Amino acid sequence: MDNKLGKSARVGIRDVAAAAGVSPTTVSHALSGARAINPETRVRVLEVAQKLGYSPDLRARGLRSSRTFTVGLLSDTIAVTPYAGLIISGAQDAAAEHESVVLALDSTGDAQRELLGIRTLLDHRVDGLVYARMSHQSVTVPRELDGIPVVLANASSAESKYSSVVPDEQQIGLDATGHLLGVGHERIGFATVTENVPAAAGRELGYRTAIQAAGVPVNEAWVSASTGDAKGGREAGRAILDRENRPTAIFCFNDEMAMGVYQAANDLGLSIPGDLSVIGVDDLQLITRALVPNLTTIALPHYQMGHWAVSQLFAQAAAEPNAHKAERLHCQLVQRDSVKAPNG
Amino acid sequence: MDNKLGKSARVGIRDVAAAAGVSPTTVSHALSGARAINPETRVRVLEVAQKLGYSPDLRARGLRSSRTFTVGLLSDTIAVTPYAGLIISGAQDAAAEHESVVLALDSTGDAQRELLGIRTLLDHRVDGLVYARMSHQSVTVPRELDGIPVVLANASSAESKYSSVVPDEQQIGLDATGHLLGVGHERIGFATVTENVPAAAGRELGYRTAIQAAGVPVNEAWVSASTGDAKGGREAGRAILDRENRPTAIFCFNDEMAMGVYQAANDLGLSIPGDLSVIGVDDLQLITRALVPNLTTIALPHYQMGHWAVSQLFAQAAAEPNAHKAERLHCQLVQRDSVKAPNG
DNA sequence: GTGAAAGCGCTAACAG
DNA sequence: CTGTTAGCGCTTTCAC
Repeated sequence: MDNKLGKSARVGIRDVAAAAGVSPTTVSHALSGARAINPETRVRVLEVAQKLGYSPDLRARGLRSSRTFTVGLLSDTIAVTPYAGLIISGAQDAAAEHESVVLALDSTGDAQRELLGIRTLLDHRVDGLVYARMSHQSVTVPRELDGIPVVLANASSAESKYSSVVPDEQQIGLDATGHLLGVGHERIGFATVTENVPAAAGRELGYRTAIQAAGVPVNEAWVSASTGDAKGGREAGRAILDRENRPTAIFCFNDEMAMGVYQAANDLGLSIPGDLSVIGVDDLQLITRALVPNLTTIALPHYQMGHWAVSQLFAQAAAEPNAHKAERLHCQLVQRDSVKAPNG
Repeated sequence: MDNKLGKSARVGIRDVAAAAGVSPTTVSHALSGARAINPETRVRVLEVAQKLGYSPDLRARGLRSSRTFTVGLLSDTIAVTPYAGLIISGAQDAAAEHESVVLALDSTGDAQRELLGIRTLLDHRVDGLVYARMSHQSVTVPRELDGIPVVLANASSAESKYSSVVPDEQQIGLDATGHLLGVGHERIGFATVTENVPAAAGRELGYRTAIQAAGVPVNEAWVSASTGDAKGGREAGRAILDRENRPTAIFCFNDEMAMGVYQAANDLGLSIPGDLSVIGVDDLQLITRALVPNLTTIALPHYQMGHWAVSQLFAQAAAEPNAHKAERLHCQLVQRDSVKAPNG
């Protein structure tokens, strides 16, 4: 009524108070539920607020109650893969459950930029921060972050004071290999990466454990390492397949390498899954659904890690801040068409 | 010195003032440069601030000066493709140039969630908002956004009051086809999508224009539409290639379809680029560098669109707010190995 | 050139 | 159950 369109002064808590005939304090509490209010007044206040189009100013609220309803998310390379989006997506959803938002920043792997990002996030007084990596690795958290709650996502740290969430790498190796074993394969290769990262070590351990548990010895000629892309998959695939006594199935470190293995198999005239079963890791839709046959894979829980990390941030704020946890998330097998029982 | 480790009270502008022997006002102006200050005091204040580890509270600053140093970025489906990351990345960098950050939220294409996101962003009093789409489309901006500056990224609107930035779709078609023509192809196919989106219309127009300009008539049997994924590419590719009089090159709507065309060619025993040249659009590294041969493509300027959009937001704030622009960004050809001169 | 006072919009502390 | 007062940390009047 009294507000002009457009540039009119924003309606604040005192406008609502005046219109409802109560004090600003009452409005505040009616809105937040922080203290008991006469149900009738409460309803009236809410109606008035609604009618006036009141929307709270989160900065002002936070300035007083020393919260910003904002959590930071600092990652390397946001840009290249869909992973980043999923971690952020999970983080956003979890933040929303606590009426917060996430301020995502990426360092592009540059220490300089990372420091700048930290400063920015700190200046914005984020309530907590998720320190994330796009591929599972071990990190050391910058000291500048000491003042605020930090949770690690897709990363682990030697320092035990941080909660962290990572994929259960060993379980991936176990389940992938187990799935292959389960449909009848006994000669199973492993195309992995040369880098010494937790993901590679964990998956390989799972692979070896599963095979040995099945009473089949590991043939070292069937394990080959290269780069973690299609080219590497091609190389590793060729190294594994281009011999007399070749495996009937290959567990690949990731979907990109699996794509390379498809190409190597194609070059050798091997058909999938007829002559060779293939299983990947990641569940990159761009690849898994594009390959013919569609790739069976194990999905990495990026969304869940993002979600878990900020949930944990809030949980820690609520409980004792020292209750840090190291979570290993289960990874789901996604069956498609690249695995079947071996021939003959 | 006087600060305990950890939970100590944050050092504020008044602490700096006390330590430097000046008033808070002077500190404020020394830091912001908003008014002339004795150079010596200025230096002293800055040094003290540095020593004490002062960092400004952006909320408080914004509360007073009614800015938040925050811009919103509202998109559909942040999650599935690497595009989102690139748009956000560009937006972040542009925001950083104005000492701001971006609050990215995705609606998952759900109107309900979008409204919620808008409300959230508004409650956080973002200084402006980028309304983005992950694939180029025409949108109508929600009325709830009326109060604040809005710029469209990878989207256009019938309403002319919004600035917008999109890829130059026609130029893509022109350049892709022109490149093929340039190396000697005369029989050029087009694998496109069935959806009626600006991207499809623009690229097709560019394709037809280029071909006609070269004096070659378009053969309608060489234009085939399907879904915009590998499967669709396979279908369109087969439709175009499985005939006597087939083209020697195919321009694909995107890299995923190009991947499908590779598969169709492979099925028909056609080699790339020997028997068939292929060109895509998007420059999805996951695909372009994985395919053998590596895919020549036209890169979509997602990073640049994100950057342009928030730059424009700030530019509009500075100049007259009505200075809206509709920008069409040039898209760069990325030559790899899937195009060569036709045989014979 | 500098400072004192006021206040951004809200909630916490202290009344009643 | 409700209101008054103070103040979050800063920048902006207004004064000198």
